[in-house]
Amino acid sequence: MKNLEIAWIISKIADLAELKGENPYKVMAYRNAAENIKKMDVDITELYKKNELLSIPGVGQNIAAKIEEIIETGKSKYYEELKKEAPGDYEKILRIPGLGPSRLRIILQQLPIKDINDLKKAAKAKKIRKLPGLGPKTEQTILTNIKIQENKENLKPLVFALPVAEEIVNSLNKLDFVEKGAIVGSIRRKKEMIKNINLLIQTTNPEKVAEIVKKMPGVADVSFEEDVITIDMVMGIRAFIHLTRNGFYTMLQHFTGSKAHNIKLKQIAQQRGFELSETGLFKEHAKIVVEAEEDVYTKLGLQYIPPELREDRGEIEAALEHDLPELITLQDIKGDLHIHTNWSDGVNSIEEIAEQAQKMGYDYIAITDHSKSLKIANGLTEDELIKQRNYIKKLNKNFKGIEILAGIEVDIRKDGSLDYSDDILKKMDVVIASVHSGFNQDEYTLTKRLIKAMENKHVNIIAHPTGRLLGKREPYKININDVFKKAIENNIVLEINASPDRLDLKDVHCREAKKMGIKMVINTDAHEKSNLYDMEFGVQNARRGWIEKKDVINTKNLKDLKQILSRKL
DNA sequence: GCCGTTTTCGGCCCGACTGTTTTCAGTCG
Repeated sequence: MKNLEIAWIISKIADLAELKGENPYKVMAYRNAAENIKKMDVDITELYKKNELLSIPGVGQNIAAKIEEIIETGKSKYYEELKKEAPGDYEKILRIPGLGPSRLRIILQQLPIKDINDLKKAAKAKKIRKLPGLGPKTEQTILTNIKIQENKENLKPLVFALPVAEEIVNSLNKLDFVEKGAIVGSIRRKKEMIKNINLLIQTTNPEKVAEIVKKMPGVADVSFEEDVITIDMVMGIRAFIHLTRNGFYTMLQHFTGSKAHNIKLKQIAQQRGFELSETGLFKEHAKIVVEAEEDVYTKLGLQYIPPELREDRGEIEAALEHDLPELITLQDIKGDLHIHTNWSDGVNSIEEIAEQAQKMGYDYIAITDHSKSLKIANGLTEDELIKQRNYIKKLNKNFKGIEILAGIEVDIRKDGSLDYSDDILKKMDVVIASVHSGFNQDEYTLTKRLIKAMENKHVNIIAHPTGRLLGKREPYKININDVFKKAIENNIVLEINASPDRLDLKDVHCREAKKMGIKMVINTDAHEKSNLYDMEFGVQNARRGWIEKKDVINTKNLKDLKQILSRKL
């Protein structure tokens, strides 16, 4: 049992306990424990063997006992009992915005609701509005949000699916009857939301692979047909393992997709007298030797197309012209300009963050805590901000090879004004402005609000410009084109927020912004030092948006970066 | 349910907004 799976069960217990109406602090305790387990870098089963489960922060006698049970039996009795009491698809029901645990409990107690469909029917029959504390507005919100959810099917964020996929493929790759294995499909293309995990395994013994898979941790159910193993994972995601005895690289190309990309590629192949299928590349019925995935493209006269671009968004046409972008890579990144510390709602001290950034080989970082009106995040008062700035100036003397910039993530208030005066802002090295309140203002108001903030001459960057949370919150309503125009006009940098929950700007927006000549920055918005590694997700997202090194300001050296941040218009 | 250790019990991020009420509970960030 791996940390992720244990954390997942603990967090499900939290959900179900909340639904049942347990003490909210108990719920919080389970959530907190799950979070801490998730981010541990030691294997939790090792801790268990050493009898050190209590050393995990947030884990006491009770939760430790649950973890023990999960490691020993793969299950938790408490979790199973809670599940029996809850409606079948409680997960979906819990995720409906506007419906928290308290109102949900009222609904479930008073109406015979077993799944989301029942809930929909009850809302449509105007039964919800009759319940105490609920009215027609809430009823309508429920219906609207169910509809939004239905459109998304069962998609999970990349960050959820990727580790599961990696775990399976890594363990299969260790077997001596497995020649090669790779992640394929939408995960390889780094799509932000994933439906299924797809893997490709070249093996001399498919039956034995299926046997091994059945015994893997975290596997709930397995079925095996000729050339594909279907796995239902405990964590509620399905994985397909495509099996082959040979022809790995054409298979790799084929199963990576996307479907639209492959259809067009086959057409190009045909036009050029080839035939391309997953079984191989042929010319006049003779099989062409393919020794790497690149060969599939180059033999057809195309430039190699990186997986992130394979969406039939013009990449094949560009590859025919040998005119693909030189996509940005993680190695191009020289620093991170959006980081929180324990001065506001972050976990680590400035020093701890700086040490981590040094380890990662960065040339610079910016500390950008929250501003005063964001009370929940312990936003900094003017005095605290200036104190922090002075502290950072001093601290820089202790850190060689890296410069710490004193920045701020200043709140854009509901009227578009900023949370600090210009006198304060002008003292900062980096000013990030962003929206954290009033998400349901109308499009006109929200757009105007952002634009007003962008007119402040001290603002460098707009963070997470659309405010979405993947699978949790829709982007707020803004006219993105107006925002783009203002960015050009006022020389404002737009953020590609690398947090795997956000990826904001999203891929297609990145590409539009690039076309308009807007400069971007890839930031992690880290709230603890391990989040600095999220940079990878931001780079992947940027690559899907055809972004190159030259489009991104935190690929610049410190001197050039400072020049950009000084905002000489 | 966890934590701390001047607390083994009493606190646990806190305020705005919304929709329900008719003075406030629930939800969200």
